[in-house]
Amino acid sequence: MDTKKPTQQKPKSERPAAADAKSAEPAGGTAPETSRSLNFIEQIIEEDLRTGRFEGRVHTRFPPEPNGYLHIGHAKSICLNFGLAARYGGLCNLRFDDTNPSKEDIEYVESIMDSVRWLGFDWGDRLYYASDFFEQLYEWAVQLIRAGKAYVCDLTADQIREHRGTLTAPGKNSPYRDRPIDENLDLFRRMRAGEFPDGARTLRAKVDMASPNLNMRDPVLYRILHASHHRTGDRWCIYPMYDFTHGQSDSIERITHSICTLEFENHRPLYDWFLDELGIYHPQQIEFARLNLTYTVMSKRRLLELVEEECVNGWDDPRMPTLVGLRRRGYTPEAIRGFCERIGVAKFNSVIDVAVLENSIREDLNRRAPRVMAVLRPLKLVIDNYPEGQVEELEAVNNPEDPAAGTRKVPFSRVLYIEQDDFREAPPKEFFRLAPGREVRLRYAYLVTCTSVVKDERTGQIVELHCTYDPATRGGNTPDGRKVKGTIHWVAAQHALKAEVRLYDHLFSVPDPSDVPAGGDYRDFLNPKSLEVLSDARVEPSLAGAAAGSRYQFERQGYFCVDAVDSRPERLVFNRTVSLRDTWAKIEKKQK
RNA sequence: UGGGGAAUGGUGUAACGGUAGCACGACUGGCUCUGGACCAGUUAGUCUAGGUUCAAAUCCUAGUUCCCCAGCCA
Repeated sequence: MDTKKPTQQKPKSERPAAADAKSAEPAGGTAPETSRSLNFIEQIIEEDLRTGRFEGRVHTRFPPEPNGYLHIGHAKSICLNFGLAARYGGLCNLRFDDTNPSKEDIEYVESIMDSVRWLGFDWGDRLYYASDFFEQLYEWAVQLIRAGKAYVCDLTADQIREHRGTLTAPGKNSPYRDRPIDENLDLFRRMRAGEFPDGARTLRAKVDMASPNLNMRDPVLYRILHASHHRTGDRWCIYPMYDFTHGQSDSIERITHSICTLEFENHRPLYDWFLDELGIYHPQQIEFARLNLTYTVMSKRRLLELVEEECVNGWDDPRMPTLVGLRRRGYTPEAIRGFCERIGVAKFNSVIDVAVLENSIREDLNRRAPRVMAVLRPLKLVIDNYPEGQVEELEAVNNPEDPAAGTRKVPFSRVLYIEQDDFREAPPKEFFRLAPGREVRLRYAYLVTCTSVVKDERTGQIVELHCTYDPATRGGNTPDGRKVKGTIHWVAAQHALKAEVRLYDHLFSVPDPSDVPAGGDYRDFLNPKSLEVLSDARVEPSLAGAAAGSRYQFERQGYFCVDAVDSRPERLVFNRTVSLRDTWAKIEKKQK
């Protein structure tokens, strides 16, 4: 792989895995106390439990191919499979479906395991690789040959396609279809022995070239591929197809409910055919609709393209829907699990509004993120009647949602920075922040009134504000009961830390980037403003030494986390995970 | 025009013959030292047409629309 690797990060704020899979797990592991209604998969499982099918076991698995990084769509599958196992006191395996050495890489298996663990799930000692089953699969292929149910075919790929027929027309039998069993056995052995070049022959199942289900038209079982495999090295030069591997792997692992996405529905009859012809244990496959999200793309192919073409900065770019990307962005495993719970599961192809994801992380972080003050676009404010050189330590609440989080001291002095957006020389209707002659509250500090505005003579840009403060309002209180509409955040110029802040927005500027007009490309919809870097931000001094990955609410702005890759003690870098709901922005938009 | 699936407010998802509910969004209002959070409320839905039934999102029939399948990918 020549793609950029995401940095392995281990923010210590992360809980150890599985600890809180509790949300989905009734300790006993028997029937769940169910207040919530059942999704269609749970209904099937409960029916199986009732009828004693599978001896009352529930055993699922998450079976990724290690050919890319996991994304939020995989999270849906992971939460489903591990969640079901937890809910019904069963087990869930992790299995790599690694049957195509040309696309797979150890880099991917490592990141996949890391992401599953990060999400909070534990496969115990049940880590499997389809490649561990290669020998058994080979024997099963031989068994089919002996039973006259498989044959070695010398047709080229093109010829096989021609023989396959079309959606409406039946296929034609391969001229090699009736090759004697002994000859098949010999040829297949020699395929394995490496006597033939790539593509020279295949092993095919003998099913039915006239089947309306194209998967049943003598599908290829084995292809010759002189490629070295990330796990089996050069031991094999023939590799089983996914279709000949997946169902039998589930069978070997004694999976009860084999949950996969909708496009495999057409393959189920083939898997059933293999299992029945081989006479081996038969799991139940259940298909569900994969996740789609607005304003992003979700296919591994496209994500790989974005990385390789450097449309983003690697798999863990905070704009990516990958788990490593979301993690670096500041998303918590809890929020992602909550999201997966909330979107449900069905067989209907749907698109979830990304606002649901954003709501999930806000909900989680609102509960737990400490609040701090940070000024993203600083505007100098001088309090003319405040004693020069004086510094006061004012008390600020760490988290109004969590009294146990306590309070901290924030330094205040004569020269401050406030947000440029919090001042308007000509305030529009309903703007109740600072403006000439107006009074606002500086959060946890004092009420100030704007007395004058200093502008750059050449550009006319506002460079400084002058105010007077009311000493009686220390702490932000109004002893006279006076009401102030606006409260704004600030940092003391002398004490503030300089920081870089990265504001992220949707990667694409349209809800469905896959919906491209003829001749267009989804990349045409990349949002040019998906990343805005603010290099002159100021944050309150309590943030000195903030740990990589730690998350905060910058009051009135959003949730931010310390970037795990680029942040340094002497120069903090923050990623905006998600903004706060911005009612004022909505009002302002409406006014236009 | 073969086969396999699926259709419930703007978006998701429940209801399993008996009051169409929940979440997100949108919109009101309340509260607030975050225009955050929170609280209260409003909006808005059973693909169509027939049929069965006291009663249909649910059962039956016929349509319509959408998705998947012609890799030696998974």
